[in-house]
Amino acid sequence: MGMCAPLTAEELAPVAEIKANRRTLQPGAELYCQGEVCPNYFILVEGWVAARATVESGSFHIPDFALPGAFLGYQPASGRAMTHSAVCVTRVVVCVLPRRRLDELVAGSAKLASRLLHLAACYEARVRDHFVNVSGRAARERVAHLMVELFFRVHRHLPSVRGETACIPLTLDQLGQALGLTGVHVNRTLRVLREEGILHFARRTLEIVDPDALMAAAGYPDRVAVSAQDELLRDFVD
Amino acid sequence: MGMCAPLTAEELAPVAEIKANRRTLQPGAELYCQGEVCPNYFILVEGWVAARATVESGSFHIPDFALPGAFLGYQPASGRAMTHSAVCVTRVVVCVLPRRRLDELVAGSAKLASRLLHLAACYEARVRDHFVNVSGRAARERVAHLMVELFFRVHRHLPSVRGETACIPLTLDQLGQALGLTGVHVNRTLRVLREEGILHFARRTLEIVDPDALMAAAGYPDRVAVSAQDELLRDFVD
DNA sequence: CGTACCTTTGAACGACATCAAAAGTTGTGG
DNA sequence: CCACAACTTTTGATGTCGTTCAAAGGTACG
Repeated sequence: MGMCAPLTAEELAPVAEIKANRRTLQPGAELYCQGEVCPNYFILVEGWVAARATVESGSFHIPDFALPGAFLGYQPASGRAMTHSAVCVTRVVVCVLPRRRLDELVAGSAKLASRLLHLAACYEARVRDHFVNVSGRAARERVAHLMVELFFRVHRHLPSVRGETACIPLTLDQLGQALGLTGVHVNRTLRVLREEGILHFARRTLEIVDPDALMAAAGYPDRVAVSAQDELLRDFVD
Repeated sequence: MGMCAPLTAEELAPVAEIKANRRTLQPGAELYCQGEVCPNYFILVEGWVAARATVESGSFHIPDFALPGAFLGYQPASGRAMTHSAVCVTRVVVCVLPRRRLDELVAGSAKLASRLLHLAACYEARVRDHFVNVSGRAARERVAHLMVELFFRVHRHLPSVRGETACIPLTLDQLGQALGLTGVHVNRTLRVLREEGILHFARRTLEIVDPDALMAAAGYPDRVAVSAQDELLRDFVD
């Protein structure tokens, strides 16, 4: 999956060796917790995880979601407190990798280090994209943009057919925390998009009603922008 | 500097070898341009650079600034269009590294790859911090938070003495684009902070008037939060 | 000394937040 | 299979923070 996909069996062997057992967690559980040191990395095998930061005022914020295949827990310096929590959105299965041992492997393997470097670059690009989305677009465009991204990450292609659906197991509050909006306002905005005949989001299922209008609303005004985005979004898949 | 600091002379030799000549640019010039492929990486030697994303509505957004020492231009896949521009804020001197050749070096050197991985993780943490700041704090706190970060990146320590100054060569519009505010509102907010006796920003110079109040306004409510932040901000230095 | 850019301030507007309450949904145990 | 509790969604009314538009002062640089 994700992190391991492009590695050969030979390169993977040492990683497989240090891998501790799998772990299953319930929705709301935390893989690691903001402010605490975490001795492990994780590879997400099943379910969705939210990176959640708590601001001193008490409000939450979600800079990114992780889908199966994602590598979780990398930090600039080991032994330092995590700057955000990793919260399970659904039931989750992860594969646990002791930090010290993986760090050692990475330090000794250009292949492994390059792979992680690529992943880190992808995650940074994704966070930047979210940031620009939240900071530069109005609510309607913002919601549409995130929906397109999540659809892509679920299906690995852009919405193009009327009636396609994607399971997006997030509450309105979680969407709001990712979008810099309140859950209430996300709801109102989704209603607008529904009344415009663009999409339908209910019971954690996104239904695409008018793919072209959705892409336009998401900030991909023409075919050129759409195909450029298709290429770029490939890096956003976990 | 930055990227090269922790590498030994031996590790640096091949990098020094592929390094093309230095380049000097004027304020407003672009190292690379959103939507275009860039065949080079850059190490910033002198001056400030802004990463600038243009949204389809035409507005700008600055997810991050780069100070001397920064490594610029890394992308998930080479040969792909850049997702943002790198715009010179001041007069700038960079050292140019041909992408292909550095990629080759990185693929063959665990040391070099690990170093870039660490840098990528630092930049991602910084972008996340900016994101949370913009998305989770009100204008006053937001402005204070950025001022503390920039002060730290200039001086490598937190503001602690009344009257300390830092040169921050940004216009109100540029600050606004980094903060998700208009330049006009940044101005009003800085006035509030000035009238509260917290800081004074004029002619691109930040003067700290009340360090404790500033740290509190920036979202570091107590000594514990402050010292934790001091540690964390070390990763934000270029 | 003039021109271009940046900062500062005011007035009016609008997008989104907040507060509150009702209706729907999901899961659990009897 | 129903009843209940906890959570989520939906909608309305009201408020506010930040934007927009506009114009007047500063500042820097050729």
